[in-house]
Amino acid sequence: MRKILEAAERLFAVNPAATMEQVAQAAGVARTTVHRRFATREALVEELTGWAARRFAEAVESAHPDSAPPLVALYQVTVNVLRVKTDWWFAMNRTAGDSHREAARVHAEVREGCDRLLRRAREAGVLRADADLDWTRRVYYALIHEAATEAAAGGASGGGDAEALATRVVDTLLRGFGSPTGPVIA
Amino acid sequence: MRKILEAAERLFAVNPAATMEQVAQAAGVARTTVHRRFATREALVEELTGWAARRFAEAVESAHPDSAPPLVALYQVTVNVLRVKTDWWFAMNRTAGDSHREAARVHAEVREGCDRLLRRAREAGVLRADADLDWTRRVYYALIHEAATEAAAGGASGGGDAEALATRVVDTLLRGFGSPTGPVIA
DNA sequence: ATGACTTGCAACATAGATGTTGCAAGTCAT
DNA sequence: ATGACTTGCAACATCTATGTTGCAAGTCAT
Repeated sequence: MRKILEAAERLFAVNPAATMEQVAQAAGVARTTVHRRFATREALVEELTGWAARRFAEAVESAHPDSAPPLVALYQVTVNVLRVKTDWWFAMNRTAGDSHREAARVHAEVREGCDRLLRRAREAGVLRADADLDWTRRVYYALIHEAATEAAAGGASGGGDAEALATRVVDTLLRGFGSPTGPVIA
Repeated sequence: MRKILEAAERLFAVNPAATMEQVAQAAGVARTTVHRRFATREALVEELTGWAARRFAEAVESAHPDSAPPLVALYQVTVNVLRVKTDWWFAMNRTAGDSHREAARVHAEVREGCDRLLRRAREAGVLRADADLDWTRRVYYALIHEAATEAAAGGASGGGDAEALATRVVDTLLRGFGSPTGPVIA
């Protein structure tokens, strides 16, 4: 069953319309077996979004975002999330938010936790006082997604790579790419 | 025909598996009409990716990325792209890169143009000397996508909003969110 | 060896989506 | 008015994906 979920996650990340037959093949089982485990395709999708969301939330929670120093927490959350490699939640989150209440609830909670962390970071002087937290969080999410995509494409083997990527993500979030002495636009 | 493409673009951005019937309804025509214009669903998708790619390339080109001052070009490219609102190309670019040669070629050219612009920006001191151009470009694309998504969700009406969003995108790209006197991680 | 469980396979049924065809009505230019 | 073109509608054909069922083989614990 775990095998099926993992295969589904990989497939759906690339093609949300992947068939049950494709999932079965990727999992190395017969389609009947997939049907036995998940009564319908919808049930598989539901289970998968819930599973992905829980893993994501656990990755975030294990970084202690509410108690660790803001910068440390930011970095650790990023490392943990990159390690989990939940390719799926990002794509699916966009198209099925409303029909998967559990996953939507988990993501909403994670979002609130992220907002709290960013607020703490702002108060601690890690972020600029005028940083728009909503936009900051969206950018943060996008950066993680890009890093995860790059890791998946490069055949990353986890471990050290997740840490280097997380460093890159947090650095980009805090500093951007502009030259310290270069022009600014706003 | 234009009406059909626009409807398809909107629908496929949200659900790549949208049916021809849904496209027809969104376009306000009969499905037969859609089939008369596009022999197959695949033909519609092919046309759409090509159309979106061309519009995107035109938006970029009209900002004169090779001759305008780097910062100005960065900003103008962003404004133009946000104005075009090609929701489609981003999602589809991920799943069908290989089967749409024209679109893939156009995007590859735009990517090269973007790399040239970023290189110029680095040489001009707009970007840090150690900025990784590949990662910079990926982040730039992701920021545009986030801004476009936000505009679409907020029912933006173009014009002034595209400029404010572009300012935000370029500002985020250059400065990030960190406090000038705050800690750094790399 | 036996029973319980799991799995693959083959066959079948159904629904939905795609693609096709023919006809009538509407529009437009001459 | 007439011919050319466009469109919607209804009906049909085909295919694919999903879901279901029954059977045989394999695995495991007793």
